[in-house]
Amino acid sequence: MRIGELAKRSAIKADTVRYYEKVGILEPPPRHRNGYRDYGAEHIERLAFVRHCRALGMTLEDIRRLLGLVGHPEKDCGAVDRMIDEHLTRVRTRLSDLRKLERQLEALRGQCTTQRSVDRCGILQELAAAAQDEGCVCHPTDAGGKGHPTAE
Amino acid sequence: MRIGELAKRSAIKADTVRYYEKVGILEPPPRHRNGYRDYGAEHIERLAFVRHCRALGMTLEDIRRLLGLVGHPEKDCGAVDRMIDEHLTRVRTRLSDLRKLERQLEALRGQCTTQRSVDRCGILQELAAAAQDEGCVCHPTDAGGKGHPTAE
DNA sequence: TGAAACCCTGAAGCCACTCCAAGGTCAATA
DNA sequence: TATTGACCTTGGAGTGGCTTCAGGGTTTCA
Repeated sequence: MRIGELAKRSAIKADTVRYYEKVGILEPPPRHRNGYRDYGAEHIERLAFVRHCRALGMTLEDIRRLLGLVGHPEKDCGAVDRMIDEHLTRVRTRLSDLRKLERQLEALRGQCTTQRSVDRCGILQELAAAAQDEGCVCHPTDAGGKGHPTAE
Repeated sequence: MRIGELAKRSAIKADTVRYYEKVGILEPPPRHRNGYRDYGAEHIERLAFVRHCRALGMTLEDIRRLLGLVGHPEKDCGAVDRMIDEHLTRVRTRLSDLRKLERQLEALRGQCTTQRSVDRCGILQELAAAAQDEGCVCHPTDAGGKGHPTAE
């Protein structure tokens, strides 16, 4: 099967498939005489695995390690467990950061409910207040946060 | 004040300050005779504003727009409200995605509680099952999700 | 005088793609 | 047969928000 077909069946874009090959996530397939890549069922399986792990938010590095383990069935799976645990921890940290963020944005949004001119906009005033007052509603003390959370 | 001092006072790295200048977030300051940047209090204020907005998860593009509005106090602040609203929506979407993810990872983690060999690891089995079964615990139907969520 | 600490610029690296240009290949149609 | 259009190839650039680096200049202190 050619790359377009594979892309359709695996729901992964052809560009991304080529990218996965380049970075060592997917084995290079054999080629047709004309140079076109020729994929088989095993590539669909592998891509499903990768897609699945990506959907779980794992990095390609995580996935590379998992794929390495899959190739060595005699090893013990402690590393897999640890990876999932670490990942879960990251997800939970991110969740709590985002929840904080949501509350701060709600508070900020509450500052301005009616249409006003910019110089009397509660939101902008609140945002500008950060310049004078580091302890404002949207900018709690840095203690406890290792950096600036970002939304995406 | 030179860039190092500004960095200390604003809690934004010198590299990042130069980057902000390059991408038009921070006005280029005057220079000393030796070429060193010479910042004043207004730059600290501006950076506090930026830092604050970044902490709220806004993109630099959002911040550029906000800064543009700050310069035109006579305009109405509807655009500000909308920006915050949109941002809040994004944060909430991300939160719900992450909560789903957390549950899926917990389910996955539950598949393997004792040390086993890789070929009997419940987690890897579950992950590999995705190849056969798109409806598995960690890989719900695509309906409702616009793409692959990622953890960070 | 010399070392350390600071500053400058431009470019490359990070992640996980995504898109593009410029060209090759192939099947179907006029 | 010529051409259209869909597909494929490669390498390279772009995304965001920085961070790091190389290779140099300047200042400050001992």
